[in-house]
Amino acid sequence: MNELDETDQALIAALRRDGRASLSELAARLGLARATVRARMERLVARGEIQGFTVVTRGDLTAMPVRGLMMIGIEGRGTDRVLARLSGLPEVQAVHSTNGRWDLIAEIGTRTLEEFDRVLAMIRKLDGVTASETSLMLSTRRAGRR
Amino acid sequence: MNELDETDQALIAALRRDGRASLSELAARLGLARATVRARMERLVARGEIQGFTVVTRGDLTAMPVRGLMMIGIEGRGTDRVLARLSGLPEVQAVHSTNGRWDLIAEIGTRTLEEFDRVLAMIRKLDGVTASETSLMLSTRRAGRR
DNA sequence: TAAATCAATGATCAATATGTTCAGATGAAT
DNA sequence: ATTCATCTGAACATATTGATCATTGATTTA
Repeated sequence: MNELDETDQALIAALRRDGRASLSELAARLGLARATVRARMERLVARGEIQGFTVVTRGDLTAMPVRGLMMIGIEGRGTDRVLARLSGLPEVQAVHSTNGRWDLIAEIGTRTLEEFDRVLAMIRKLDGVTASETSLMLSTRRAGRR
Repeated sequence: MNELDETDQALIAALRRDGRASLSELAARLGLARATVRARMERLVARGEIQGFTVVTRGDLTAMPVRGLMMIGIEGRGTDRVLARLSGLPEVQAVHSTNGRWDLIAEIGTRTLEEFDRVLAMIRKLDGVTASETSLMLSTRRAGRR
């Protein structure tokens, strides 16, 4: 009842290739009426299948040449506060909460090593942070590589 | 001469939030003339700063509900071989090489915990892998959140 | 300093694309 | 056979685009 049928998949595939394609282009490419594409897209967005549209930049790889993972241990019930604090920092790309030895894992990206160091020092000084361990990422190979 | 100035960054940030925003919308949001936004975008695309536009689907987030980071220690000169092996696994989203206590960090995503476990066991048995430590990611908050 | 260079601006205008509505066609399910 | 949902193609008003241009302000160069 709310599965993605072939048309939806084709539409999403087309949007994956060009998320800014006009309704008319999409309609032509998929062999559908413009009104249909519009209705489909609206439905997909309304249902949450399509979460949004974004830009893919070269900078996604090179703007932040210094990247690292910081494992963070937190005392008591400070996790939420630290998490909120971290996710407010521009250098923090993402924060994962985790189980095991650590409580949070922060992905950090900066333009220079100095900046990276400053961010680390700052996080370590946050109230509630008791331990941390950081791994600098030297190179990365993604699954969907080319 | 080909750095991203503040305006470029603001433009890209706006496009990150809505990659389908019209030139007029963008111009209004950034307080620029439409012609300026158009020129900037064209330039960014031409220079390769903007690689393209895509759609973000729900599936991008939920297809791999079980995610984790596996820190991997490797003996001798086996790093390249292990890296090649890892990046061939469909469950491995990305592999980062690193310094410090570990040699590689693998991002793993699976559909079930059982599958996750199988992947971990398999990686640990790879020739050259001497130690590992895995953190299951329980939740993630990205920087570009809303 | 004066001249030259450059990007941004706001304004046009024609060409496209969009949002909206609708009546008919199609096909599946009851 | 009747419902129900969807797709369609058409129509229309409105919005957005692409293209161009003269003007302005800032920065560089001579």
